[in-house]
Amino acid sequence: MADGEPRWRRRKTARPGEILEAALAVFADKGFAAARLSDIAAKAGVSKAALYVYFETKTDLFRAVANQVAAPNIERLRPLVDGEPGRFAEMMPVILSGIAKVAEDMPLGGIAKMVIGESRNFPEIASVWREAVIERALSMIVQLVEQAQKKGEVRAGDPRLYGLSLLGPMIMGVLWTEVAVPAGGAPIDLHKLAAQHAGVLMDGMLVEARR
Amino acid sequence: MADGEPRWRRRKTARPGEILEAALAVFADKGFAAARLSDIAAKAGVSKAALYVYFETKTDLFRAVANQVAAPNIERLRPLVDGEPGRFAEMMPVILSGIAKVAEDMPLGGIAKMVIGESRNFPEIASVWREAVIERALSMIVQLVEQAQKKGEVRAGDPRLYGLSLLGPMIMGVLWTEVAVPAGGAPIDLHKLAAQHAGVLMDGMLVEARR
DNA sequence: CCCTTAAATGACCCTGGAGTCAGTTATGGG
DNA sequence: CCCATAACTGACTCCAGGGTCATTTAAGGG
Repeated sequence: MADGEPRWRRRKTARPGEILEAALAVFADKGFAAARLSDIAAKAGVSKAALYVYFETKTDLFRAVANQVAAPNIERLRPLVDGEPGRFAEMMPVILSGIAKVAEDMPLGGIAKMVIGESRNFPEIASVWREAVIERALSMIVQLVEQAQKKGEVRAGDPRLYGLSLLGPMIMGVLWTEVAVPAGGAPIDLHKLAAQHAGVLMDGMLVEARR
Repeated sequence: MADGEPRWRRRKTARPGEILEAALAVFADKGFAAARLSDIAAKAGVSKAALYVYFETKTDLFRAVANQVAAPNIERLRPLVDGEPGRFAEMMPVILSGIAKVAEDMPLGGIAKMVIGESRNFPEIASVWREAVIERALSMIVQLVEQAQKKGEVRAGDPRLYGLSLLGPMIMGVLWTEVAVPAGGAPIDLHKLAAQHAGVLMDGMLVEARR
């Protein structure tokens, strides 16, 4: 047969990344159990057996995906709080719209869905994500709030709960986009949400200040 | 053999409910694909084959669970907004702590996890939940906000996004309890969250009002 | 008090999909 | 240039678990 192209290439270094990328897409879409290794292989442009050159089992592959995607996620958040902190009221909108930005060019929703959905079946992964991403992001916020409280900018109150007040709507926005929109829900603009929510956090929803 | 007790009883009316209850527990725990029909049967105190007396397939059973649990959920929310609405500032804390209450005696977290995790594999269920629960709850809030805006109590802004600002932290609290706490996270008190978040929504986080 | 009905079961079938392996062929180092 | 290595494949095994069915037996109606 005229072999214009070889049947396949040996690409020891590029392969794992491609497989991980494909696996992330499929796992985020279907969840662990419903994901088929053959789908992942196909999407990575490789045979199913090739997956086993780089990963021991399906479980291993899932772990690798969840872990490798955790690292850059947290790094994306750091610049938002680094540098000498200015006034809290000025940082909040930046942080919130920063989250909206991250969600734009990263399948945050799919990842969240995956981690949430499989948290019971893979407790270790839930742990890693809690420690490596959520807890760290939350503690950044907490730290910021505490500083601001010391400087007398922010009112008294549990900083951790303030953290939830801050992050909750953004996370809900991401989940909404992932879950509700494909099910026929009206899309929402994460940036608008970030902007308006920042306003709420600073001044509340009421027209007349009550204090 | 000495038959002190019959090997089983015929309980046409009680069975379906028991099966649904068991199925809810297992599905909420494991997700659809990872749930074993034999586990559900065991938990319901029945043989696997008996499930097929009442439900056609595993998928049918899942659908039945998701649908049947949707109805009471929404009904729990209605009283919170019914009755002539008072001042918005007084209703918010009631609504938020009402949500905390619902989460207490209903496995809201597990259900949310289940619906979120399987949203892609069962688009119809995601639709049902969006329409029957989320959208309705959200529209109650939206309606409340709009009324309050008309009365001049609440500032201008997209009522839908205000809804996310309201609900987001509570949902995140529920998910935190479901996902992060079993993974070693510090538990949070949903009622305290509700109370403090209500404060944020009304007066903002800042010490000095800025307007 | 049966006797008919159908609720419930245990033992089975069978497919989809995870995992294996002997063989094929790209490719870099000698 | 070519050979040893190992990346890669296709065709396989194997079993967990969804689904079926002949049979058993609880129990309500005549």
